[in-house]
Amino acid sequence: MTRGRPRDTAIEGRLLAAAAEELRRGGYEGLSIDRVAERAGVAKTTLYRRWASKAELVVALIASMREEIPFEPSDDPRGDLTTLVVTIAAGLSSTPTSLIADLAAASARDPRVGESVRALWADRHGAVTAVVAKAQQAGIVLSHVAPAVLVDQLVGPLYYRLLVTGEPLTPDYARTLMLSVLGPEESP
Amino acid sequence: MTRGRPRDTAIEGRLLAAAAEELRRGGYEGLSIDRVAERAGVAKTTLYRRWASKAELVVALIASMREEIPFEPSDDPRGDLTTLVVTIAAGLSSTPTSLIADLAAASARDPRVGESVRALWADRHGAVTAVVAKAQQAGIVLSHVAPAVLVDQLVGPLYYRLLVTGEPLTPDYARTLMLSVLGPEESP
DNA sequence: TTATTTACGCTACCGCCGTAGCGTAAATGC
DNA sequence: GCATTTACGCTACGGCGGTAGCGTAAATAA
Repeated sequence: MTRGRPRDTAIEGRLLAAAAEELRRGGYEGLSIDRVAERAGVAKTTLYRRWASKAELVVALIASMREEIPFEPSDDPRGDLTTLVVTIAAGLSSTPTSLIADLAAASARDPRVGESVRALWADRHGAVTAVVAKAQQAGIVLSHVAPAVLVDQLVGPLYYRLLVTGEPLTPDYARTLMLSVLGPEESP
Repeated sequence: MTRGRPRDTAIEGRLLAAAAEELRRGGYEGLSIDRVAERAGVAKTTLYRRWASKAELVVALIASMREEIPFEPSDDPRGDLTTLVVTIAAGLSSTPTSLIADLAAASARDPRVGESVRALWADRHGAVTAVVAKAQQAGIVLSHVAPAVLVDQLVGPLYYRLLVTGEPLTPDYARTLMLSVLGPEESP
Protein backbone atom coordinates (compact mmCIF):
# COMPACT_ATOMS: atom_id res chain seq x y z
CA MET A 1 0.00 0.00 0.00
CA THR A 2 1.65 3.20 1.17
CA ARG A 3 5.33 3.10 0.69
CA GLY A 4 7.41 4.01 3.72
CA ARG A 5 7.47 3.19 7.40
CA PRO A 6 3.96 3.51 8.82
CA ARG A 7 3.11 5.93 11.56
CA ASP A 8 2.97 4.52 15.02
CA THR A 9 -0.75 4.78 15.66
CA ALA A 10 -0.31 4.60 19.42
CA ILE A 11 1.69 7.80 19.53
CA GLU A 12 -1.15 10.18 18.79
CA GLY A 13 -3.19 8.89 21.68
CA ARG A 14 -0.26 9.10 24.05
CA LEU A 15 0.42 12.67 22.97
CA LEU A 16 -3.20 13.70 23.42
CA ALA A 17 -3.31 12.09 26.84
CA ALA A 18 -0.11 13.84 27.84
CA ALA A 19 -1.45 17.14 26.51
CA ALA A 20 -4.68 16.66 28.44
CA GLU A 21 -2.76 16.22 31.65
CA GLU A 22 -0.63 19.25 30.93
CA LEU A 23 -3.66 21.33 30.07
CA ARG A 24 -5.41 20.23 33.23
CA ARG A 25 -2.45 21.21 35.34
CA GLY A 26 -1.36 24.49 33.88
CA GLY A 27 -3.93 25.64 31.35
CA TYR A 28 -3.07 26.68 27.85
CA GLU A 29 -0.19 28.85 28.93
CA GLY A 30 1.29 26.22 31.18
CA LEU A 31 1.13 23.51 28.54
CA SER A 32 4.67 23.04 27.29
CA ILE A 33 5.27 21.21 24.04
CA ASP A 34 8.57 19.88 25.33
CA ARG A 35 6.91 18.44 28.41
CA VAL A 36 4.04 16.94 26.42
CA ALA A 37 6.51 15.15 24.18
CA GLU A 38 8.58 14.02 27.12
CA ARG A 39 5.54 12.78 29.01
CA ALA A 40 4.45 10.83 25.94
CA GLY A 41 7.93 9.38 25.57
CA VAL A 42 8.33 10.86 22.13
CA ALA A 43 10.60 13.36 20.42
CA LYS A 44 9.27 16.88 20.03
CA THR A 45 9.73 16.68 16.27
CA THR A 46 7.37 13.71 16.21
CA LEU A 47 4.70 15.84 17.80
CA TYR A 48 5.18 18.55 15.21
CA ARG A 49 4.74 15.98 12.46
CA ARG A 50 1.15 15.59 13.70
CA TRP A 51 0.15 19.13 14.58
CA ALA A 52 1.68 22.25 13.16
CA SER A 53 1.48 24.31 16.32
CA LYS A 54 0.57 24.29 19.97
CA ALA A 55 -2.80 25.81 19.08
CA GLU A 56 -3.61 23.00 16.68
CA LEU A 57 -2.65 20.41 19.25
CA VAL A 58 -4.92 21.97 21.84
CA VAL A 59 -7.81 22.29 19.40
CA ALA A 60 -7.45 18.64 18.45
CA LEU A 61 -7.35 17.73 22.11
CA ILE A 62 -10.51 19.63 22.92
CA ALA A 63 -12.25 18.18 19.89
CA SER A 64 -11.32 14.69 21.06
CA MET A 65 -12.55 15.29 24.60
CA ARG A 66 -15.74 16.98 23.60
CA GLU A 67 -19.05 15.31 24.11
CA GLU A 68 -22.12 16.20 22.16
CA ILE A 69 -24.80 18.15 23.89
CA PRO A 70 -27.70 15.72 24.09
CA PHE A 71 -30.49 17.93 22.90
CA GLU A 72 -33.89 16.84 21.73
CA PRO A 73 -36.13 19.69 20.60
CA SER A 74 -39.53 19.57 22.23
CA ASP A 75 -42.74 21.41 21.42
CA ASP A 76 -41.74 24.23 23.70
CA PRO A 77 -39.24 26.41 21.87
CA ARG A 78 -39.05 28.82 24.77
CA GLY A 79 -38.08 26.08 27.17
CA ASP A 80 -35.70 24.57 24.65
CA LEU A 81 -33.94 27.86 24.15
CA THR A 82 -33.62 28.43 27.86
CA THR A 83 -32.10 25.00 28.28
CA LEU A 84 -29.66 25.57 25.46
CA VAL A 85 -28.49 29.00 26.53
CA VAL A 86 -28.15 27.97 30.16
CA THR A 87 -26.21 24.91 29.08
CA ILE A 88 -23.88 26.94 26.89
CA ALA A 89 -23.33 29.42 29.69
CA ALA A 90 -22.55 26.62 32.09
CA GLY A 91 -20.14 25.05 29.64
CA LEU A 92 -18.36 28.32 29.08
CA SER A 93 -18.03 29.20 32.71
CA SER A 94 -16.81 25.74 33.63
CA THR A 95 -13.99 26.07 31.09
CA PRO A 96 -11.02 28.14 32.20
CA THR A 97 -11.49 31.62 30.80
CA SER A 98 -7.92 31.86 29.65
CA LEU A 99 -8.36 28.77 27.49
CA ILE A 100 -11.27 30.32 25.60
CA ALA A 101 -9.37 33.57 25.29
CA ASP A 102 -6.21 31.87 24.09
CA LEU A 103 -8.15 29.93 21.50
CA ALA A 104 -9.71 33.16 20.30
CA ALA A 105 -6.29 34.75 20.07
CA ALA A 106 -4.88 31.77 18.20
CA SER A 107 -7.87 31.91 15.87
CA ALA A 108 -7.21 35.54 15.11
CA ARG A 109 -3.60 34.79 14.24
CA ASP A 110 -4.10 31.66 12.16
CA PRO A 111 -7.20 31.26 9.98
CA ARG A 112 -6.82 27.49 9.91
CA VAL A 113 -6.96 27.38 13.68
CA GLY A 114 -9.95 29.69 13.52
CA GLU A 115 -11.78 27.22 11.33
CA SER A 116 -11.11 24.40 13.75
CA VAL A 117 -12.14 26.43 16.76
CA ARG A 118 -15.38 27.54 15.14
CA ALA A 119 -16.10 23.90 14.38
CA LEU A 120 -15.88 23.23 18.12
CA TRP A 121 -18.79 25.52 18.89
CA ALA A 122 -20.70 24.90 15.68
CA ASP A 123 -23.07 22.27 17.06
CA ARG A 124 -24.16 24.41 19.98
CA HIS A 125 -24.68 27.52 17.93
CA GLY A 126 -26.40 25.56 15.20
CA ALA A 127 -28.85 24.14 17.70
CA VAL A 128 -29.63 27.59 19.04
CA THR A 129 -30.19 28.94 15.55
CA ALA A 130 -32.55 26.11 14.69
CA VAL A 131 -34.66 26.64 17.78
CA VAL A 132 -34.76 30.39 17.30
CA ALA A 133 -35.94 29.98 13.73
CA LYS A 134 -38.58 27.54 14.88
CA ALA A 135 -39.77 29.89 17.60
CA GLN A 136 -40.01 32.69 15.11
CA GLN A 137 -42.06 30.58 12.73
CA ALA A 138 -44.36 29.61 15.55
CA GLY A 139 -44.93 33.27 16.29
CA ILE A 140 -43.38 33.09 19.71
CA VAL A 141 -40.78 35.66 18.79
CA LEU A 142 -42.41 38.82 17.63
CA SER A 143 -39.29 40.35 16.19
CA HIS A 144 -38.75 40.17 12.47
CA VAL A 145 -35.01 40.37 12.93
CA ALA A 146 -32.98 37.62 11.29
CA PRO A 147 -32.52 34.56 13.50
CA ALA A 148 -28.74 34.83 13.22
CA VAL A 149 -28.88 38.24 14.87
CA LEU A 150 -31.05 36.98 17.69
CA VAL A 151 -28.60 34.15 18.23
CA ASP A 152 -25.79 36.68 18.41
CA GLN A 153 -27.76 38.53 21.07
CA LEU A 154 -28.24 35.36 23.06
CA VAL A 155 -24.75 33.91 22.78
CA GLY A 156 -22.66 37.01 22.16
CA PRO A 157 -23.21 38.49 25.62
CA LEU A 158 -21.93 35.26 27.17
CA TYR A 159 -18.59 35.55 25.40
CA TYR A 160 -18.59 39.26 25.98
CA ARG A 161 -18.91 38.84 29.72
CA LEU A 162 -16.37 36.07 29.74
CA LEU A 163 -13.72 37.68 27.58
CA VAL A 164 -14.23 41.41 28.03
CA THR A 165 -16.02 42.46 31.18
CA GLY A 166 -15.06 39.46 33.29
CA GLU A 167 -18.48 39.25 34.88
CA PRO A 168 -19.81 35.83 35.91
CA LEU A 169 -22.08 33.73 33.71
CA THR A 170 -24.91 32.67 35.97
CA PRO A 171 -27.96 30.69 34.90
CA ASP A 172 -30.02 33.69 35.91
CA TYR A 173 -28.13 35.86 33.52
CA ALA A 174 -28.76 33.39 30.71
CA ARG A 175 -32.46 33.39 31.51
CA THR A 176 -32.51 37.18 31.55
CA LEU A 177 -30.98 37.22 28.08
CA MET A 178 -33.71 34.88 26.96
CA LEU A 179 -36.42 37.07 28.42
CA SER A 180 -34.99 40.13 26.79
CA VAL A 181 -34.86 38.55 23.34
CA LEU A 182 -38.13 36.66 23.42
CA GLY A 183 -40.14 39.11 25.41
CA PRO A 184 -42.24 38.22 28.46
CA GLU A 185 -44.19 35.03 28.31
CA GLU A 186 -47.82 35.43 27.46
CA SER A 187 -50.17 33.99 30.00
CA PRO A 188 -52.43 31.55 28.16
CA MET B 1 13.15 65.12 47.93
CA THR B 2 13.40 61.57 46.64
CA ARG B 3 16.73 60.12 47.36
CA GLY B 4 18.37 58.35 44.44
CA ARG B 5 19.06 59.06 40.80
CA PRO B 6 15.87 60.31 39.14
CA ARG B 7 14.24 58.52 36.28
CA ASP B 8 14.98 59.82 32.84
CA THR B 9 11.56 61.19 31.95
CA ALA B 10 12.30 61.14 28.24
CA ILE B 11 12.71 57.38 28.17
CA GLU B 12 9.09 56.48 28.67
CA GLY B 13 8.03 58.50 25.66
CA ARG B 14 10.74 57.02 23.50
CA LEU B 15 9.72 53.52 24.54
CA LEU B 16 6.07 54.14 23.81
CA ALA B 17 6.90 55.62 20.44
CA ALA B 18 9.09 52.64 19.60
CA ALA B 19 6.39 50.26 20.75
CA ALA B 20 3.81 52.06 18.63
CA GLU B 21 5.96 51.62 15.58
CA GLU B 22 6.50 47.95 16.35
CA LEU B 23 2.81 47.41 16.97
CA ARG B 24 1.95 49.14 13.72
CA ARG B 25 4.33 46.94 11.78
CA GLY B 26 3.77 43.52 13.26
CA GLY B 27 0.80 43.64 15.58
CA TYR B 28 0.90 42.33 19.12
CA GLU B 29 2.59 39.12 18.18
CA GLY B 30 5.22 40.84 16.07
CA LEU B 31 6.07 43.35 18.76
CA SER B 32 9.37 42.28 20.27
CA ILE B 33 10.46 43.70 23.59
CA ASP B 34 14.09 43.46 22.55
CA ARG B 35 13.45 45.45 19.40
CA VAL B 36 11.36 48.06 21.23
CA ALA B 37 14.20 48.62 23.67
CA GLU B 38 16.77 48.73 20.91
CA ARG B 39 14.70 51.16 18.85
CA ALA B 40 14.34 53.41 21.88
CA GLY B 41 18.07 53.20 22.53
CA VAL B 42 17.56 51.72 25.96
CA ALA B 43 18.40 48.51 27.75
CA LYS B 44 15.65 45.91 27.97
CA THR B 45 15.88 45.93 31.74
CA THR B 46 15.04 49.62 31.73
CA LEU B 47 11.83 48.84 29.90
CA TYR B 48 10.93 46.21 32.45
CA ARG B 49 11.45 48.75 35.22
CA ARG B 50 8.47 50.64 33.76
CA TRP B 51 6.11 47.86 32.72
CA ALA B 52 6.04 44.38 34.16
CA SER B 53 5.16 42.57 30.93
CA LYS B 54 4.63 42.96 27.25
CA ALA B 55 0.88 43.09 27.86
CA GLU B 56 1.20 46.00 30.29
CA LEU B 57 3.37 47.88 27.85
CA VAL B 58 0.83 47.44 25.07
CA VAL B 59 -2.07 48.44 27.30
CA ALA B 60 -0.22 51.57 28.37
CA LEU B 61 0.53 52.33 24.74
CA ILE B 62 -3.08 51.99 23.68
CA ALA B 63 -4.22 54.08 26.60
CA SER B 64 -1.78 56.80 25.59
CA MET B 65 -2.87 56.75 21.96
CA ARG B 66 -6.54 56.69 22.69
CA GLU B 67 -8.70 59.66 21.95
CA GLU B 68 -11.98 60.21 23.66
CA ILE B 69 -15.09 59.59 21.68
CA PRO B 70 -16.59 63.03 21.28
CA PHE B 71 -20.16 62.31 22.21
CA GLU B 72 -22.81 64.81 23.12
CA PRO B 73 -26.15 63.24 24.02
CA SER B 74 -29.00 64.82 22.12
CA ASP B 75 -32.75 64.62 22.66
CA ASP B 76 -32.92 61.60 20.39
CA PRO B 77 -31.76 58.55 22.37
CA ARG B 78 -32.44 56.26 19.45
CA GLY B 79 -30.18 58.27 17.19
CA ASP B 80 -27.59 58.62 19.93
CA LEU B 81 -27.50 54.89 20.49
CA THR B 82 -27.18 54.17 16.82
CA THR B 83 -24.28 56.57 16.57
CA LEU B 84 -22.57 55.04 19.57
CA VAL B 85 -22.96 51.44 18.51
CA VAL B 86 -21.91 52.14 14.94
CA THR B 87 -18.90 54.04 16.23
CA ILE B 88 -17.91 51.23 18.55
CA ALA B 89 -18.28 48.70 15.76
CA ALA B 90 -16.16 50.85 13.46
CA GLY B 91 -13.50 51.23 16.12
CA LEU B 92 -13.39 47.52 16.75
CA SER B 93 -13.21 46.52 13.13
CA SER B 94 -10.54 49.10 12.37
CA THR B 95 -8.37 47.59 15.10
CA PRO B 96 -6.54 44.39 14.17
CA THR B 97 -8.58 41.51 15.48
CA SER B 98 -5.57 39.73 16.87
CA LEU B 99 -4.78 42.75 19.04
CA ILE B 100 -8.20 42.65 20.68
CA ALA B 101 -7.94 38.90 21.09
CA ASP B 102 -4.45 39.07 22.55
CA LEU B 103 -5.56 41.70 25.03
CA ALA B 104 -8.47 39.49 26.05
CA ALA B 105 -6.10 36.57 26.50
CA ALA B 106 -3.68 38.67 28.51
CA SER B 107 -6.59 39.89 30.62
CA ALA B 108 -7.63 36.35 31.38
CA ARG B 109 -4.13 35.46 32.50
CA ASP B 110 -3.38 38.51 34.59
CA PRO B 111 -6.13 40.27 36.56
CA ARG B 112 -4.14 43.49 36.71
CA VAL B 113 -3.94 43.59 32.94
CA GLY B 114 -7.64 42.82 32.86
CA GLU B 115 -8.37 45.88 34.97
CA SER B 116 -6.36 48.10 32.64
CA VAL B 117 -7.95 46.67 29.53
CA ARG B 118 -11.46 47.11 30.90
CA ALA B 119 -10.56 50.71 31.68
CA LEU B 120 -9.79 51.16 27.98
CA TRP B 121 -13.34 50.39 26.94
CA ALA B 122 -15.02 51.84 30.01
CA ASP B 123 -15.86 55.22 28.54
CA ARG B 124 -17.55 53.76 25.47
CA HIS B 125 -19.54 51.21 27.41
CA GLY B 126 -20.44 53.78 30.02
CA ALA B 127 -21.80 56.10 27.38
CA VAL B 128 -23.91 53.31 25.92
CA THR B 129 -25.27 52.41 29.34
CA ALA B 130 -26.21 55.99 30.06
CA VAL B 131 -28.08 56.41 26.80
CA VAL B 132 -29.87 53.09 27.19
CA ALA B 133 -31.04 54.05 30.66
CA LYS B 134 -32.22 57.40 29.37
CA ALA B 135 -34.11 55.77 26.51
CA GLN B 136 -35.73 53.39 28.92
CA GLN B 137 -36.83 56.23 31.19
CA ALA B 138 -38.22 58.06 28.18
CA GLY B 139 -40.31 55.03 27.36
CA ILE B 140 -38.58 54.44 24.04
CA VAL B 141 -37.47 51.02 25.12
CA LEU B 142 -40.41 48.91 26.10
CA SER B 143 -38.38 46.18 27.73
CA HIS B 144 -38.12 46.16 31.49
CA VAL B 145 -34.84 44.34 31.34
CA ALA B 146 -31.94 45.93 33.18
CA PRO B 147 -30.00 48.45 31.08
CA ALA B 148 -26.78 46.53 31.63
CA VAL B 149 -28.27 43.50 29.92
CA LEU B 150 -29.43 45.55 26.97
CA VAL B 151 -25.96 47.00 26.68
CA ASP B 152 -24.54 43.49 26.65
CA GLN B 153 -26.91 42.64 23.83
CA LEU B 154 -25.80 45.66 21.86
CA VAL B 155 -22.06 45.43 22.43
CA GLY B 156 -21.59 41.74 23.14
CA PRO B 157 -22.48 40.59 19.63
CA LEU B 158 -19.80 42.88 18.25
CA TYR B 159 -17.07 41.20 20.26
CA TYR B 160 -18.67 37.84 19.62
CA ARG B 161 -18.47 38.29 15.87
CA LEU B 162 -14.98 39.66 16.09
CA LEU B 163 -13.49 37.08 18.41
CA VAL B 164 -15.56 33.96 17.85
CA THR B 165 -17.38 33.75 14.56
CA GLY B 166 -15.05 35.99 12.59
CA GLU B 167 -17.90 37.66 10.76
CA PRO B 168 -17.51 41.30 9.69
CA LEU B 169 -18.78 44.23 11.75
CA THR B 170 -20.65 46.39 9.30
CA PRO B 171 -22.58 49.55 10.19
CA ASP B 172 -25.67 47.76 8.94
CA TYR B 173 -25.11 45.00 11.45
CA ALA B 174 -24.80 47.53 14.24
CA ARG B 175 -28.05 49.16 13.16
CA THR B 176 -29.75 45.78 13.05
CA LEU B 177 -28.68 45.12 16.62
CA MET B 178 -30.18 48.44 17.58
CA LEU B 179 -33.44 47.64 15.85
CA SER B 180 -33.64 44.30 17.55
CA VAL B 181 -33.09 45.73 21.01
CA LEU B 182 -35.18 48.86 20.71
CA GLY B 183 -37.88 47.50 18.49
CA PRO B 184 -39.13 49.18 15.32
CA GLU B 185 -39.48 52.93 15.36
CA GLU B 186 -42.99 54.18 15.92
CA SER B 187 -44.26 56.43 13.19
CA PRO B 188 -45.30 59.71 14.85
C1' DT C 1 18.42 -8.97 -1.58
C1' DT C 2 18.43 -4.21 -2.62
C1' DA C 3 16.63 0.43 -3.49
C1' DT C 4 13.23 3.53 -2.03
C1' DT C 5 10.21 5.83 0.95
C1' DT C 6 8.50 7.37 5.13
C1' DA C 7 8.72 7.75 10.43
C1' DC C 8 11.30 8.41 14.38
C1' DG C 9 14.88 10.16 17.70
C1' DC C 10 18.33 13.27 18.47
C1' DT C 11 21.02 17.48 18.49
C1' DA C 12 21.52 21.98 17.52
C1' DC C 13 19.70 26.17 16.74
C1' DC C 14 16.75 30.77 16.40
C1' DG C 15 14.07 34.38 18.41
C1' DC C 16 11.09 35.21 22.05
C1' DC C 17 9.68 36.87 27.16
C1' DG C 18 11.27 37.63 31.48
C1' DT C 19 14.85 37.60 35.45
C1' DA C 20 19.33 38.02 38.13
C1' DG C 21 23.52 40.16 39.12
C1' DC C 22 26.90 43.59 38.73
C1' DG C 23 29.37 47.87 37.66
C1' DT C 24 28.48 52.61 37.16
C1' DA C 25 25.99 57.14 36.89
C1' DA C 26 23.30 60.68 39.08
C1' DA C 27 20.80 62.43 42.53
C1' DT C 28 20.12 63.51 47.97
C1' DG C 29 21.42 63.86 53.09
C1' DC C 30 24.94 64.70 56.24
C1' DG D 1 33.74 65.49 50.70
C1' DC D 2 31.26 61.20 51.57
C1' DA D 3 27.77 57.63 52.30
C1' DT D 4 23.39 56.32 50.57
C1' DT D 5 19.94 55.52 47.32
C1' DT D 6 18.00 54.87 42.98
C1' DA D 7 18.42 54.43 37.73
C1' DC D 8 20.75 52.70 33.94
C1' DG D 9 23.45 49.58 30.82
C1' DC D 10 25.24 45.23 30.21
C1' DT D 11 25.80 40.24 30.25
C1' DA D 12 24.19 35.95 31.11
C1' DC D 13 20.65 32.81 31.71
C1' DG D 14 16.20 29.75 31.73
C1' DG D 15 12.17 28.16 29.56
C1' DC D 16 9.38 28.65 25.72
C1' DG D 17 7.58 27.60 20.54
C1' DG D 18 9.17 26.17 16.39
C1' DT D 19 12.67 24.59 12.59
C1' DA D 20 16.62 22.15 10.20
C1' DG D 21 19.51 18.36 9.44
C1' DC D 22 21.09 13.82 10.06
C1' DG D 23 21.39 8.94 11.28
C1' DT D 24 18.51 5.09 11.67
C1' DA D 25 14.31 2.05 11.77
C1' DA D 26 10.48 -0.04 9.39
C1' DA D 27 7.77 -0.66 5.77
C1' DT D 28 7.03 -1.59 0.37
C1' DA D 29 8.49 -2.43 -4.60
C1' DA D 30 11.50 -4.57 -7.64
